[in-house]
Amino acid sequence: MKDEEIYDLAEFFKVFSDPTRIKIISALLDKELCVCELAEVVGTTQSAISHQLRILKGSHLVRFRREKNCLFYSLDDEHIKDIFLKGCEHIEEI
Amino acid sequence: MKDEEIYDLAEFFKVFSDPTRIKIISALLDKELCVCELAEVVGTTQSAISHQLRILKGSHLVRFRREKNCLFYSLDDEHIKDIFLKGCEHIEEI
DNA sequence: TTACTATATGAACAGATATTCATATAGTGG
DNA sequence: CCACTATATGAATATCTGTTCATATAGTAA
Repeated sequence: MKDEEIYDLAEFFKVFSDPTRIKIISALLDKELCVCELAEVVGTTQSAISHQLRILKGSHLVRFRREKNCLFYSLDDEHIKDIFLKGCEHIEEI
Repeated sequence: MKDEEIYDLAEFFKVFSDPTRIKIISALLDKELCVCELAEVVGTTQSAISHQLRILKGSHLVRFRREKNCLFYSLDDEHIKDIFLKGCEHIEEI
C-alpha cells in the first residue's frame, strides 16, 4: 500500500470520526436537507454545520444543489451509506 | 439514532483516522504479527505501536494471542476488513 | 439598485491526539 | 531465584481539531 493511499484513507475515515458529522450523515441517510434544516436536526449553529459541510464536501461525502436561495445537501454515493451502516453493525455487536 | 450510538460510532471511526493505525490494520489484513514485527513493518517505535494497539484493542478492532513471550495481533472480525476495503474503494474512485 | 435571507469564511480559543522518552511490567529460560 | 526479552504505560510536548463569534458573500425578491 502506497504512503499516499495510507494518508488518504486515514483522512477519509477521519471525516466519520466526529459526532457532528455523524449526525449530519445520519440525517442525510434518507433525504436531502438544507443547511438550516441540518442545523436544527443536529442541534447546533449554522456556522458549525457549514464548517463541517465544507469538510464533508472536500472528502466527497456530500454534494448539494441549489433551489431558490437554499442549498440542499445529500450523500454523495452509496459507499458512504455502506460504510456508515457497517460501522453501525460493528458497534451493535459489541 | 440515539446520542450514545452517535458517539460510539464517531469513536469507532476515529480509530481508522490515523495513518499509523491504518498501517497497522493494513499489515494485519492477511496475517497476524507481533508487536516488534508491526513496529518494523509500520516503521515506527515499539512504544508508538503499543500505544496504538491499545486503542485498537479498546475498540475491538484487533485481538491477540500469546506465543512464548510474543503477542501476536490480528484483526478482530470481518467488519474491520470490510470497512477498510470499502474505504479503499471510495478513495480509488475520486 | 436595495434590503433580505441563506450560507460561507476567518480568527481565536479550548480541548483532544500522537509521538517521544523513560520506565515499569510480565513472561521465559536458565 | 535471576537475567533477559517483549510489551505496556505515564508524563510531557507539539500539533491538530471543532466550536464560537463576527463578518463576508451571494442569490433572491421587490
